[in-house]
Amino acid sequence: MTIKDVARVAGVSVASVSRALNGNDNVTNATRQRIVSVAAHLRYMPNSAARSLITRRTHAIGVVLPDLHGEFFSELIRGMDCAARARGLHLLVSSAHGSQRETIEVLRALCGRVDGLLVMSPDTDASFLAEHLPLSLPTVLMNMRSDHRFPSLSIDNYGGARTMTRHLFDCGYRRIAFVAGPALNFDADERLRGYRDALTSFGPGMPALVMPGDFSEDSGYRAVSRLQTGKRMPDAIFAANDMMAFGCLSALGERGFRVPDDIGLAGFDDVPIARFIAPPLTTMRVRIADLGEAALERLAAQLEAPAQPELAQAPVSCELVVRTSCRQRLRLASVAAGSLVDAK
Amino acid sequence: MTIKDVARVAGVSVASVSRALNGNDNVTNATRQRIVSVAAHLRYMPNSAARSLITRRTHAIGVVLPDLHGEFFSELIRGMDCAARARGLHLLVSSAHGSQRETIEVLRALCGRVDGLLVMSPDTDASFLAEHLPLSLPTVLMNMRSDHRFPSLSIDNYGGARTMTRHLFDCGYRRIAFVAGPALNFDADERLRGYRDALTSFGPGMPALVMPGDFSEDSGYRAVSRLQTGKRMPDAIFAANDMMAFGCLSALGERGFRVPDDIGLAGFDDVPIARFIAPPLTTMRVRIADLGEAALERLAAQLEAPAQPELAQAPVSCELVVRTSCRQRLRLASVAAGSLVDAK
DNA sequence: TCGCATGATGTAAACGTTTACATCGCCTCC
DNA sequence: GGAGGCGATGTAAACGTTTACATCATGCGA
Repeated sequence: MTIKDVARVAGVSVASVSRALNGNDNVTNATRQRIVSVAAHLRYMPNSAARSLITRRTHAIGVVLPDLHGEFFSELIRGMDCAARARGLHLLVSSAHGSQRETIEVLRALCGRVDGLLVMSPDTDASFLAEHLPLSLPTVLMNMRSDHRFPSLSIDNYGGARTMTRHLFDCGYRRIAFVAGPALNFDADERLRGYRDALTSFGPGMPALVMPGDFSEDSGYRAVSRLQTGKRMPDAIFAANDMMAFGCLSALGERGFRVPDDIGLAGFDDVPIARFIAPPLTTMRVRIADLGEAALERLAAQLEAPAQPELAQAPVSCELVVRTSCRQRLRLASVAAGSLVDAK
Repeated sequence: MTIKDVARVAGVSVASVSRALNGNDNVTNATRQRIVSVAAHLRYMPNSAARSLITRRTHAIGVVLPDLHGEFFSELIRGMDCAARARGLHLLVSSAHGSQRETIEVLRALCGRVDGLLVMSPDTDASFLAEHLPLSLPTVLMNMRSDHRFPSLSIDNYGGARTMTRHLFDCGYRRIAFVAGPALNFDADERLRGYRDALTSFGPGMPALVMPGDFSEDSGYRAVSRLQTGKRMPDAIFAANDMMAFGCLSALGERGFRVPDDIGLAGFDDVPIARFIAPPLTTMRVRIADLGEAALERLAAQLEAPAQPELAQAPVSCELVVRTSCRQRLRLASVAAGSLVDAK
């Protein structure tokens, strides 16, 4: 079962077996074939611990994610898995349920067994990672505040929110409310920033109506209540994610507002449900699998060539998905503003 | 960075460091404290490859799943991850995109680096696994045809389908069609078997109307077309999964059938969308996270005590989720037939 | 006071690879 | 024909742990 057994049966030294099986060095073709066939016959599998010990490579990538719910993470892991397999890497997946203590624990446990780390923890600052990680361990951050220590990849939350706000503007809405995500959450912050900037750029004088929210359906519901207590309702609501948009929709329905006739509604993420609700939700589609793939590729590149060129990577772009929860856009000339995908 | 450095700085031998840090043997309290503090100060992390090499334990579990899509796999991994962390185990996740060649490749790659394997590959027979796996590697199957070689855990597809069919019967439906899943798929087979058996048990004389399908939305749509060419439409359709039920719903709507007034509709899985469609879908909720957790615990038990008591485990039960895509049940006495969950 | 048990600590072998270096035989070129 | 080089193969060290065994000090009973 070990390399020695193969060597003995094949009548060669362990070094030759190692060379033959790794295809690295020069071994006579005859010898190689004999060794390969003996190994196959014996069902020999190299012990990866021994190999890692000497080569200092595990060919494993640690993946640290926040709580694993919904389709989002399937997609992320799928993207990573594809890219990983293509490079002969393996994924060591762990979730950190929010708490910092647990995150540290996960990080420590992963530390010794992986060649690199892919970390997503949108509620956490990156600097605290640096303290609990050997700096020698290549790490790529996903959807986290960029940091001078680690390369970072993100969804283009900013650009997406900007595009969506522009789209609402182009549809003729002039009083666009924004339901924000949780404070200190990177994705949420970026989306809010995109909304604000778009307002400044495209609709000078338009008021910024920002309602607090926390990405939950319920908080979307409450945002509408709060909006209604104001003196004047907006003519469109842009929720920082789809779940909150669903909450808004319920609340609007209960209060007798028709979407999109009385008020426009848009979300962010394009969760699968978005196209099934009535009316189907206009939203930003996020290519999660692409993010996972890109992050893994960035990490793999760093593993092969430890030079660290640019820390901030180009964000993974979103696509505007126009459905019927907003009015038709008025001026078709503005289609060029964002990439457009037909609603299925 | 190695145990030797710790030993040198602490002024003891490597053996003492090992003992102190593992808490195993007897070390003076003073010595232990000195070692622990030195290790912390040096940020020492034991090299897990070296440790695995000698202890012959990797503390990693290989997880082989079919193509990773949708919420299903997030849930499965979540369940496993929780159970794994509780036991100090790690998850090495790989997907096998259907093809057997690829599955073998994944299996071989995982082989040397894990203590055990969790395999889900509902389209494959288990016997082919046995050929490509060292039989010494503890393996637990999920949702696969049980096999005398490996323990196996499943969703209670059979019981769930039986309960659903019974429910439809209790609602007064007497001509219940079943849209089947892909041939040779274990889940699909079991659901079909449950449907058939329920018909025999509860509604003797009721015709079994089985339409082919493949778990895709589209195949559900086609099933309705095909049903309509028959001489008489059923009064209820039970689709073997929710996606096909959605397809049925579209087709029925286009053809002017009202659900549930003209025809009842039920699905299986309770995917998140199920409660958002109109009308909300009556379906069987499947506790995927529980399946993952149970499978991991079964495997962990086997790792700790290599004796293999029972191969077939109790299936993970489903819950009937009654929404409005079926008529109200006629006889309330039959509520006891299955566990009931209120539709949210 | 000596022998012995006991408990803390050190020593070194073992785990299964990879790989630098040594060796050996063969071919070629002078 | 011999020297030198080269290519195939073998030898052994190294990777960083764990752990069986040896050693050593200490305290206790005779």
